[in-house]
Amino acid sequence: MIESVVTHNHQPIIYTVIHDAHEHAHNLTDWQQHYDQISAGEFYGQIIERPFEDLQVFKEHTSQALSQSCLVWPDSIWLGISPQLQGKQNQSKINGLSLNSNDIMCRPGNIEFELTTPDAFDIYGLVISRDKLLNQANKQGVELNWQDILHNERLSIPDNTLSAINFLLARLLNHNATDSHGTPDHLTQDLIHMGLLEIFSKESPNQTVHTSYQHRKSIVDRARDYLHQHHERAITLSELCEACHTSRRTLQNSFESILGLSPIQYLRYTRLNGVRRDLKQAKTGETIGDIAARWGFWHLGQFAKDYKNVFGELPKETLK
Amino acid sequence: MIESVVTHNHQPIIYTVIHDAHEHAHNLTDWQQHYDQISAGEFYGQIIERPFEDLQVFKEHTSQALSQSCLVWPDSIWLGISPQLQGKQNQSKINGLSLNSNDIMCRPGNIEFELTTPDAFDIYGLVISRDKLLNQANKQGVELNWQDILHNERLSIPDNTLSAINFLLARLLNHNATDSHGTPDHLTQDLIHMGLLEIFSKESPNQTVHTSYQHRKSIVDRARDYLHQHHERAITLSELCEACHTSRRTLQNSFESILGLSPIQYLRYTRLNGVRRDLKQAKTGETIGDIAARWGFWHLGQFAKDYKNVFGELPKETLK
DNA sequence: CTAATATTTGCCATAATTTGATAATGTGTT
DNA sequence: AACACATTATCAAATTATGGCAAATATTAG
Repeated sequence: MIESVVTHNHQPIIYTVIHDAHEHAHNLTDWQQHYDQISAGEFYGQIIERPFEDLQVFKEHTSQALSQSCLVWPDSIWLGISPQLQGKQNQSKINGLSLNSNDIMCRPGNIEFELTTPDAFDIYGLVISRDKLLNQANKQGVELNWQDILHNERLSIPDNTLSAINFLLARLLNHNATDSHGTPDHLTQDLIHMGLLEIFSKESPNQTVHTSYQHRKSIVDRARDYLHQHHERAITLSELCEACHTSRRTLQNSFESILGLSPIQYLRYTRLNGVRRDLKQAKTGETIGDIAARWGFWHLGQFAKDYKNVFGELPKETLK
Repeated sequence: MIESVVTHNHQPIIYTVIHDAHEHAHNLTDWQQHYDQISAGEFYGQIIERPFEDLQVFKEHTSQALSQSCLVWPDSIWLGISPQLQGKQNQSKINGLSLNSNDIMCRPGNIEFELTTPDAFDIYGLVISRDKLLNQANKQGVELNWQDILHNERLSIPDNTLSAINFLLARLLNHNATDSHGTPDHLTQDLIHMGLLEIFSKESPNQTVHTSYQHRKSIVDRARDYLHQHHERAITLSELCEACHTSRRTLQNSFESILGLSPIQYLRYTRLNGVRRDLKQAKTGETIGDIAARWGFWHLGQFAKDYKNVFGELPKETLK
């Protein structure tokens, strides 16, 4: 991991690079995050972050598909803007809802939400305190629609607004774009505030929800609860169906539409990630076999093979 | 209200008759109940109850359809046996699940459950402490299937077992059946214990659950929450649909299959029952108009007409 | 109380979803 | 590497949800 803090005459830029999804999840200042890697290949993650007063701006790159659980600090609003949704639409989901190419994501602080992101994913993030945002809105005479913001995770933004915002953020956060670093902080902040207000005044909530969403979401939630409670045991699909009072086929449809994975894939990835977490902080004396068994892996040969396939290294290498 | 306690040389028999569903709900010793009357006509209710040590046996008659919310004391098991389900099957529901003619109802203590009962309904009730039941089962070498008992509200019982139990209970609880009153208590209790064990050894859970049940139940639950939170305001059907993220027709189907009432019927009955409750315990100075308005009734003429139609008396008569 | 208006319900055709059987594929085990 | 077993894909049939419309019912105004 390389971590460099470039200090100019103003706020620092924090730059982190990391090769593990779990560690990467902790590198965003003041966020509580939990990442599970759900595609095969060595992970590479990078964050460029600029903290201001009451305002956080960052760019995040993640090389592998992830299932993220995120929580921002209270009394704030987060916006997530992915510059390359066009190509990868329908692969990113927030709370199980697919994004259209012109959608940005929006969630208030202190409420957990889930993100499913594909491999080779880039996203800009903006977090601002609610009070600050309200102040700015008042000052500029912009009316904010809190109902939209609080109840819709996806906001559709017109093309030109979106590209303007993307340009602004790119200028601010590209590591090589030194030109922006000469700008005084207060001017940069003003620019961002204007951008935010522009977004909120042009936004219209994306309410395209399939009728099946509610039902499928509730099935997946129940299934995940159940799997979580029994993570040390081998759960069969039929058992899970009974626990969720549903049929195999519906369980599968639900998982695929909400998480983009089949139930068993989800189960396997969750467990492999669990093992990896435990391996990273294993006490001396704990064996790989112990830890693997805690997560329901009984056949170490097969396990090691799968583990290496996903994380690019063998369990014993993780254990150091 | 007539209440007579007939004392013999052993346990008393408690006999209550009442003309109001809400009061009736409180007359079962040690139960927490909340009844809403959901059919039109003057209410008449009757309970015959025999309390024993660790065991309660009763018969209940209710003249009007009811939506009941029930809670038995902790560490107990309740059985509900309706002798006339044959004719009225599909009209009685427990937690929104319809009963077949050979089903009895079963719920553990300390867990709230809901009953929908038709007009002119009779039911026998048996409550026994868990420990007592386990003791008896051990003593008789009967194995109890706790999973069935805890997770299934409906147990199917063979015809002959059912009639035997019905006969036993009728003998015990028919007001005129004086012959049983000569039997010493401990013998009666033994008979009941044997009956219970017979039931639990012959029982097979009724797991006929329509696939739509889960979904519809959750819609109805959400809808009721919403209605409960806004009981003082007039809620329109479309508003409720939005709140529940569902369509008009689906909301209606859900209510009809879970509660046996349309959403608006449910709403009206709930409110009329609410007013009646408040009227019964109104402070001096409160007017009918005040109380009615609290429950969303703005047109007193219409309200009085509906109220009389359901409860058989005008609001002012209830107010005393 | 009655008439005018609005809401709700029942019914229907259509669309969407769920289901279960079977075939194909993948996984764990020896 | 090969077997047995479990999972996933495919498809047609069954179930369920939806929305329009007309009839029934309820609300409001006079």
